[in-house]
Amino acid sequence: MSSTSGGGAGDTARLLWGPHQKPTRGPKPALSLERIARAGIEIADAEGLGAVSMQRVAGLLDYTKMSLYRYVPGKAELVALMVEAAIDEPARVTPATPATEESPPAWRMELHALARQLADTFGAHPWLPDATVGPRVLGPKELGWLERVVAALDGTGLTGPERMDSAVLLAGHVRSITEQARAAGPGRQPESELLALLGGLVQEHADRFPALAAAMTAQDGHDQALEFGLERILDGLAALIARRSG
Amino acid sequence: MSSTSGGGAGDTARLLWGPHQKPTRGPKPALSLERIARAGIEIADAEGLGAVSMQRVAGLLDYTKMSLYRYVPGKAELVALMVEAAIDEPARVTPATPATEESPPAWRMELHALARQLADTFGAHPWLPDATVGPRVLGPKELGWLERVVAALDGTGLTGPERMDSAVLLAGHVRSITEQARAAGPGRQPESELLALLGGLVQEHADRFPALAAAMTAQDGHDQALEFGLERILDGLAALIARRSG
DNA sequence: GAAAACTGTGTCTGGCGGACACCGTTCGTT
DNA sequence: AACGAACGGTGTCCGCCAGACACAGTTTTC
Repeated sequence: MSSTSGGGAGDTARLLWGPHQKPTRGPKPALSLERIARAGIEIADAEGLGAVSMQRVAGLLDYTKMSLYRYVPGKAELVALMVEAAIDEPARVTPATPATEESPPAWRMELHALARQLADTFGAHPWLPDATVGPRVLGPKELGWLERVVAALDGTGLTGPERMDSAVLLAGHVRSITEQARAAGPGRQPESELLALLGGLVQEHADRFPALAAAMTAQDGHDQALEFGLERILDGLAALIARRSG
Repeated sequence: MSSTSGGGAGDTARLLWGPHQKPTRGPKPALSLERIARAGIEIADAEGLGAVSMQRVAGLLDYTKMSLYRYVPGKAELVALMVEAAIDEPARVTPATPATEESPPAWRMELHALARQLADTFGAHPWLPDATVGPRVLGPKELGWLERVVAALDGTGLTGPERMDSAVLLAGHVRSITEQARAAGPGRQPESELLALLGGLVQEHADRFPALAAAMTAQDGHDQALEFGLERILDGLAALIARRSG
């Protein structure tokens, strides 16, 4: 949305998906995509994505700004690398749990675990929501998460597009919730203060928002938005699956 | 995430919620918050949020950049005003439709309509997802949408927090979907190209993403992600409501 | 009339992403 | 062994950005 030059989607894809063939001539590169991405993540974790600039990243590595451009076409690609590096490879969860009559079906447990895992990742890197706005090229690890969700829905009777949509639904919810619940950033008020401010506004204009005012009085730090939405989504999927198979 | 000064959440709240008491002395202001916000929206609609700068907005109004600071403490507040101005006041939908045995219950029809309306708004202003990242102060119109959702869930047996969580779940889904589906921006490849690129990557690494590869072959432009997720969420809510009342 | 309050402007600073020319290093080739 | 091409790192430059600050002009109130 900003740069007129730099790299397009193709460049980003090449960077994220390798194969990184190394030239033989010339001096050995002192840096690496891995180190650069890690430096960026370190800054973003500490001060938010807004604090990540070529200068800062280069400075953290004790190099000059322009040297980074030997590795990365532009800032957008650097952020893409950071995102990919910040997402841990999803570990296999509950490989073969026999579904008794009491425990939920396997697909549900798997999806639940995958959603929690994604939420953990987003929680560990609060800038991830900022960095993943808009349509963009997904990296191998991001696609790996998607793969596991789609695979978990194998044998449920859902069509291919439906499984994809389910994954998107799940990821969107996790993203949306962790984005709202992220801790206070640098120079930001903590979330509680914001919440109090909003609550005050609602009470002040209770005539315009009667339902909201009523709903917020009963609020005592439930903090269950992630689980609530997750269970609703899984219930909805279960309903569809039941309709399909029966 | 960027500015060290400017206005905090309190300033933003004051700007969004009035009361805008006007001083009597001095020259009449030539501009207004309304005009400034509209100018910003015009630029953002045409070229994306990244093209919105104080210079551009002021230039569009034939004023200098610094004059805007007489009205707005900083850019963050300007964006907040843009968001608030871009969200149309939700019109009352289906005020009293008697729920027959065939048509869904009133709350479901209302939530469905509210979600569609939100999706329309996001579709009309593709930069809204960018502008609404992170915890922030909601404006009256945003809160109005929330109010309608919570009000629609009156009498369903859901608790206050649960109704709030439902609204957040709904809004998050709409946001997530329209963000991915937004049309090509300036200098961006159209979405289809991105999709083709991703599809190519998946096929190329089909060994690592077997389920994805299988799911994507059956893909024939379904474009139903919004409706799919919406129905799943509503089904999930229906299940919870049924459990509560029965 | 005079002072106070307010609006709009010009100038300046620090930081940003990025283009480009340049240097020294290193290796494949002859 | 020598050379030239390829390559990594750097310094300098540009345009743009958000914002601070002092100042001039205008309007109201006392």
